[in-house]
Formats: sequence, C-alpha cells, structure tokens
Amino acid sequence: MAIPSSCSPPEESFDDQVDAVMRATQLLVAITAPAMADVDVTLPQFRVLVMASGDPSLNLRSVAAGLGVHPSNATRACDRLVAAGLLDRREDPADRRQIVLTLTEAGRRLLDSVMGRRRVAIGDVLAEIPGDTRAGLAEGLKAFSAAAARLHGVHEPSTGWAP
Amino acid sequence: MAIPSSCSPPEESFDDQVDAVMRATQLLVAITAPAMADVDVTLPQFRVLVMASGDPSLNLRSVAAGLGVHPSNATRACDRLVAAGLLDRREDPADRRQIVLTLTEAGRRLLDSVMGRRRVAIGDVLAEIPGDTRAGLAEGLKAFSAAAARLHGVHEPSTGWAP
DNA sequence: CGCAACTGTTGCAGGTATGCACGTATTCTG
DNA sequence: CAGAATACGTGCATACCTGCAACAGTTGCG
Repeated sequence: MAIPSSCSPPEESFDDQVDAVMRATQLLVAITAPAMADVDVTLPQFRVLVMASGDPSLNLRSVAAGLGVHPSNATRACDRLVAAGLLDRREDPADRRQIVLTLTEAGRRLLDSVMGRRRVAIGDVLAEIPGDTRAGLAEGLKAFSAAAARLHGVHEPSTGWAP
Repeated sequence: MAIPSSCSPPEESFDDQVDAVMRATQLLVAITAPAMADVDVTLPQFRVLVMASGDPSLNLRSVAAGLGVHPSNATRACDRLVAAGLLDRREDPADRRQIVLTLTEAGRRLLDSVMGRRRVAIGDVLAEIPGDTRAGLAEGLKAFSAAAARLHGVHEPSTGWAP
C-alpha cells in the first residue's frame, strides 16, 4: 500500500484518487461492454480469444490458468471455439503433449471488430475532454499501466474483460 | 468522434491516447477482477447487486434492461439472489405491478467486500506512481467520468463488470 | 528401461443463463 | 367501464460453465 504522505499540499487525498480510478473503471467498462453485445461468443470464450491474440504459443494449461477454471473446462471451451471456426489447434512439434492454440482469420476479425468498437466508444468520450487534461490523463494512464505490469507479472494477462 | 486537430504540437496523437486508455482499461480489469474470484455469485448476479446498490427503487424491468436480457431471465436471476439471502424483494406500494429490489445486509457486505479488495488493488498500483503524475491522472479520470456520464445517459448504469 | 510428472481428453453431474410463448395481476386510457 | 398497456411469473427447451474422477499419450529423470 505505502500511502504516500509526503505529497505537496494534499489538495486531493489519496483515497479520493483511488475513488476516481474506481469510478472511471466502472464507466470504462460500461462504455466498452456493449461492443461485445452482438457477438456470438460467451465471455469465457472471448477471454480465450484475447489470450490467443497475445500469446502465439498458447496451450490449454495456460487457458485454464488464465480463466481460473479446471483444465477440462478449458478443453471444452476451446472445442467450441474451434467448432465455431474462431480458433485453431495444432500439436506442438516440440512437445507433443501440448497443443498450440492460434486465432483463425475469423477469430482475428471478431476480435478486431470488438476492439474497434471499443476504440470508437472511448474516442467519443476522449474527444470531449480538453487537450491538456487529456494529455495528463494519457500520461497518467501510461504510468499506471507500467506500474501495474511491474507489480502483476510482466506479462499482462490480457483477460478480455467485458461483459 | 470529432477528433480535435487544433491541439498544440501533436506530441502525442489522439489515437495514441485512445490506445493508452484501452490498455489501461484492460489492466484495470485484470487487476480488479480477482476481487470477485472467491465470491459465490455469478457475473450477472453480481451486476444485479451493483445495480441494486445504485438504485434504491430497482425493479425487474430495469434489471432486464441493464443486463440486456429477456425479462424472464431477470426474474430468475433475482430469485437466486433472494434465495441466497443477498437481495430482498417487495411489492411497490405505489404500483403493485412492480417489485422493488433492495440489497440485504449480506448483499451489501458482499458488495463492500469486493469493492474493498478492488480498492486495495488499485491503491497498490497508484502508490507506485509519482505524486504529480498521479494528480494529473486523477484529474483526467474525473473529466473522463464526467464526459462519459454526459454522453451515455446521466445515470451511470453501474454495470458491475468483472470477470 | 521404468517410473514419475506433465498435458490433455472424456464421462458424469449439477447449476446457470438465455430466449420464447403464454398466462396473471395491475394500472392506464379513451 | 372496457380494452390496451405494463410488469411479472411459469413452463419449456437449449446451450454453456464448472468441478471431479478416471484415463491415455508424452516427456524427463534416475
């Protein structure tokens, strides 16, 4: 935690800043969630797609860990994605116990579609903010992302959130 | 969209700023999601609790709209929450067609518990950021929240995201 | 080589989400 | 007051998520 008490005049308390982040997170999710509304995949399935887009050698064990579920569930979730033509599975030539999960072209398109709509929604809001405030926001968020990546493992889990 | 082109020197493009928000959102969700891991409610159920905490006269119709599902599903989701002792349902004396959904004491405790853990997780990251950057971040997020609330209906839907 | 460890699969079982159609109670409207 | 509109509930059907246990194929190690 290490609440920084050596700030200049506490014109704004640390707790207030945390509040601002929490409220913004809630709105951020509310804004970006509709981008998944008309997509024909469930949330766990979408999270698998996001993981696959970030890890070119994703295996089922990682999927189960990322979803926080039993490995058998990962198997079946990926089975459905493969059946839907969104995911591809191959044996790992280096270790034939494992299978490598990759996005199909359709899977990438679906992901790009959702991300594109999220981007538009965020852009709409961002365009309403004065330029200097927006610059400070972007700088702060980059620092936040860097700190978060440093604290929570270097590899951002990339759990495609939603709903 | 209205991409502001009249910024000072474009030391950072608008698209880069949107990227920063998207990446931060992803990490934000990844950080706050584990707060729901050991809670015994599903995501739709949790969203209902969040809605109930923000609307003291929540009815089933609003739940269905907020979840984006068929009204019958809202009925049953709330039934399960009532059975779990997390939600309370009463007839609306003003309009006996409707039902008023309120959090029970246990429901509020569950919500507070999750939010508390989210707060700690965010605070941990925030504490790593220099004070001035953090101040700019908080200011930017407040502007973002205000703009988002202005664009997407005054009443933040408060869809308790996760996973 | 033989055994342990790892990765993934399948059968089994329960809970949940979701939509649709139909019915009930209540309120509003002409 | 009669009919429309609204808010819910129930029955039914389907798909998905989830865990557990048991099993097969591969790899690594002594």
